Amino acid sequence: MISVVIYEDNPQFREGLTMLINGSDGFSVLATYKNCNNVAEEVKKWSPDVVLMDINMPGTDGLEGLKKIRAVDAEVKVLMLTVFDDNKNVFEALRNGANGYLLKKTPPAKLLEYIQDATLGGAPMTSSIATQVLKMFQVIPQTKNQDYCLSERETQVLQLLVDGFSYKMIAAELFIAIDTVRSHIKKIYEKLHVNSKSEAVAKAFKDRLL
Amino acid sequence: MISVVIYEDNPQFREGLTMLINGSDGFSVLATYKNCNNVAEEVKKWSPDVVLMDINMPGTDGLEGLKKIRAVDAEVKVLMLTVFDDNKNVFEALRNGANGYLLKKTPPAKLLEYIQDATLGGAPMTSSIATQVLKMFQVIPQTKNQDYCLSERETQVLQLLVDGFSYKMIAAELFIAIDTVRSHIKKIYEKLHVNSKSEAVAKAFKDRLL
DNA sequence: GTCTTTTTAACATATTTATGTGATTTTATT
DNA sequence: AATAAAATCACATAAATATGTTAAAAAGAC
Repeated sequence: MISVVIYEDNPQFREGLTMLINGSDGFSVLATYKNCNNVAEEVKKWSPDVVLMDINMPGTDGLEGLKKIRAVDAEVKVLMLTVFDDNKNVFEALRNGANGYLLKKTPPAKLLEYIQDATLGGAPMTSSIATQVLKMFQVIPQTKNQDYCLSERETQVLQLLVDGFSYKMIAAELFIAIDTVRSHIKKIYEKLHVNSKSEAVAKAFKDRLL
Repeated sequence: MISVVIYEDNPQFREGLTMLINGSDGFSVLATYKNCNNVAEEVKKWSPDVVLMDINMPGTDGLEGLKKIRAVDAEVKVLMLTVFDDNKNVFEALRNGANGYLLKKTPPAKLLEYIQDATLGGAPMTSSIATQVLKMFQVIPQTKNQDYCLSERETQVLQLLVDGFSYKMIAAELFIAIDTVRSHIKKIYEKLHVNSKSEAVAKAFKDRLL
């Protein structure tokens, strides 16, 4: 038996969900709430398998609710419900440990399937949400891995610069003379086309050199 | 009619897939290949709606194949097939514009559903893959947005430092005296708990201050 | 064995940066 | 009006950095 707690401010949708779930074999609604104001205690009290959490609610909204749940319980499966696939909310919800993200227009049969999926360790999401997630992947980590052909030693020195070491400290760290450090750094600047320490550091981050 | 081209080195699985898809109403296999060596020309030639692409193949593997496809065609839907949900491959495939990621053990009915889903703009993935994707979200972008309470001007100065400006250049840029720049930077260092320009720059990147 | 690159190092010097100590003016907040 | 925070500027000085020139081992490639 899969136990569910529902957070949803719209009474009709809340009732509809409850009837659907309670009317299905193997599913049971333990409680429903119209806001997340006391979500931490409520989830602790009922220990449901799955929480259905509306995103848009007056008072504490679904995202805040999710955070509060995760602060006290890392195990319970939380499925976010939303009308629109709002990019920012999707991202934030997934970042904060939501187990899935469903549009409210999901057909009832699918919804039950998704709930079950979540209890089995899956991460159900409607395909439009999944599409958004993929887009985030494509945008975020551009591997513009330009290669400046830094030698091993140069890479090492650059790493220390990034870590905030002064020339003197680098020399001590690598057991070489400070003038040697200068030599390396001069070469690094040439290769990176910069002429100051902070530019080199910035470039190391921007171009993910380390 | 949804047209499909298959890349799969295992003859049995290739045949099985072909029969399944050809035997289903509204689906048709245009061609099958056992490696990706000429994937660019082949995809151009057939212009399929969907490409089913095995990840592990001798010669050009599926990931390389995907890149080659995306180099010439941004529209065709590419679904990756794999035996295991290998974290690294999933990430790389999604980064390179895969439209979905399926385990080979996906039941036939689901597979057809997923193919259709892809043509409709969805991003089908088996739930175990989706779970991995969620985990990536939770790990990667820690918004450790510690707030160091930099003032507006300080933020501005820090930005210029990150952009490689010297004190003199900052003064010119902001129409203030170089001693004022010093003042601001001194304050910035206090707030960030650093004591050099490059440390400040590094911290700006690490903590996403700008 | 020669050539190239890398790593090492020294010396010199102009510029930049870091740090300290004040102080005045603006801008918000109460 | 009083207070606090932010922004402005000045003077001084030690330390660090950037730049140039030069050169000798060491390691790898051909």
